[in-house]
Amino acid sequence: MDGKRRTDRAMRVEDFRGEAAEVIARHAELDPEAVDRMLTMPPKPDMGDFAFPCFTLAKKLRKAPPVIAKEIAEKASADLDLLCGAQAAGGYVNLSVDRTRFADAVLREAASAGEAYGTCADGTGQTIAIDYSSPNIAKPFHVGHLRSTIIGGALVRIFEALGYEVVGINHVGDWGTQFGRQIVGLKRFGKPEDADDLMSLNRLYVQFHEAAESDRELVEEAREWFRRQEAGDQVALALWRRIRDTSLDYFKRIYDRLGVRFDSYTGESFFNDKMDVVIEEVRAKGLAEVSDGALIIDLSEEGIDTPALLEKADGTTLYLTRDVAAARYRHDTYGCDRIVYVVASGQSLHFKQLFTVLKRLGHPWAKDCVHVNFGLVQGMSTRKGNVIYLEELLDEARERALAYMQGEIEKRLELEDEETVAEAVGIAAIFFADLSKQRIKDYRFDWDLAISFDGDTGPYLMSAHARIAGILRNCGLDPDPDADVSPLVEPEAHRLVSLVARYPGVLREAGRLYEPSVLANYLLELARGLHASYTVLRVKGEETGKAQARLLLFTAVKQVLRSGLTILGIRPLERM
RNA sequence: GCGCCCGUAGCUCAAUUGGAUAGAGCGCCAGACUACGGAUCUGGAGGUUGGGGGUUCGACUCCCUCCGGGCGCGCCA
Repeated sequence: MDGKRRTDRAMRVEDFRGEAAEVIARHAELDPEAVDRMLTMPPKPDMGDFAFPCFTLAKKLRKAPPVIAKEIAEKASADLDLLCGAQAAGGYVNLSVDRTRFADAVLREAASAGEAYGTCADGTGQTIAIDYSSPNIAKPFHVGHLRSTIIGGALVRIFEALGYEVVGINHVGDWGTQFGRQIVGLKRFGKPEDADDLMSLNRLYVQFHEAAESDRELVEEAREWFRRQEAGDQVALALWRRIRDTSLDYFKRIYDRLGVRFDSYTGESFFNDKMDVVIEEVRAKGLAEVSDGALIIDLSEEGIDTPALLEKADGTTLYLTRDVAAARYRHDTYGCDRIVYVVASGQSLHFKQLFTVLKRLGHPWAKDCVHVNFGLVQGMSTRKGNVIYLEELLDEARERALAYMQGEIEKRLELEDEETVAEAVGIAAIFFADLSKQRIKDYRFDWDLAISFDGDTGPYLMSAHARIAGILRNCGLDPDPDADVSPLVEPEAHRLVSLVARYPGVLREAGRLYEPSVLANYLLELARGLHASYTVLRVKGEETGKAQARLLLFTAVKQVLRSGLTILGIRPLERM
């Protein structure tokens, strides 16, 4: 066996799986790539690191799967290098890695990549535009917009980690009759300087709606203001611009608090002068027909019963028209290979129509438009009432985090800034409650479940990170990046090494499925693996070789937690 | 009425996309510490995966059907 040992070069983590696939392929007479696709993981770690199911071979070989597994396992056993065992178990061949060499490869790779561990270059040269958050301004930022912001922000960072150029777009709703209402509210009930303060604007907006209940004239007046806006009236536009700026400033402060950034705020108003082209083109290509006075495209051939409505009977355009213009603009401006829309499931039909219309218009990139949909959130209310605004929600999260920290935690740590920690914990609670579930599902938000430091929560993950930080800080050793890993013999250590090794694949999977929960659930597993091991794998007081090996492992775990939490939008603190 | 989506432990969610005995957390019960952060860990109880058919060596996963829930269905966005 010595002749084919790969000690002449550094082993890479993929080499272990590669060898598993090759060995099986050789003895099962299959293509290594096909075998690689079939490899899974055994249900329990002590059964091995890779599993090959023999069931599909049964028909071909006319033998029972357990017999085949036994034959392959026997032949493979004599033919291993990086792997150190092949056992048949039922219809499976289970393969185990040489744990020392595996730990060496994994931890060496994590150490040399540092903060970049887990990232890859899959997306090099490709651009993805992600449309997310996209609230209606001149209305308060309702929690309904929160989910898009949280999921979209996570997807931006996931795709950046995968090497893509990402353009974050906030398609703000900054045009529409709500501005007319806002202007009337301001004119009738407010002072001119109220236009510069969002709280005043909110108050006036509510006041408008209350008054409009009994006075229909107000509604007509609002329509008139919006008509003037659309007609290019300078007075109306100046008011609109002022209200818009006030709102956008406020939104940007909230985004700052949430840690999300946008590359573009080109919203609805931006496309006002870009929709005539769309209508003309649709007409010129003979795609459209007039129905009840409106311009529609029949999509029944594509199995969509509801036609796409592009122009109302009164000649004005619609949501869909604007999205067609926006998609073309984005494609032309950013040269993006993909446009991702992070919008609630309720708009599935709209996006089906949009993508089909783009296809009909002859855009080959229509097939690369994706609606990343998500379900409803229930129960996200504050103590003050049902209709909550995002800022109130964040404040309440911070208060609850602070109360939890002061009430439940017996051993207090000296923190320079408790408020900062509470703010980070509150946001972690809200973000993680959202990101740990498959996005398509509706879910019920529960303060007590989310804010707790025990269980599957954001704060729990933060505490795992802070705990490792504590170990590294207090162990009294300078980490040695070249430490020998052979003392890492415990099953707990191997479990952690395997988890660290999985991280790059987890990011890829999260990106492939547009599913941050893949990452969130993996991080929980990692944190649990850490907590289950840290009494066994002590660093302080151990002899140097063992201590350094464990330190190397913990450093890698900390890096992964840090990276993963940051991608989810949670701040990994050193102390909390 | 039609279309799309969701039903997994008391509760909140997983299950490597068709693989092994369906796993975690919360809650409940029983244990473990002078602790590199107990904000923890180790056990236990708890399941006809909404019901019924089908496909397959194998189904929580795919197909059909029924039940329950959510969302949507041309001049809002």
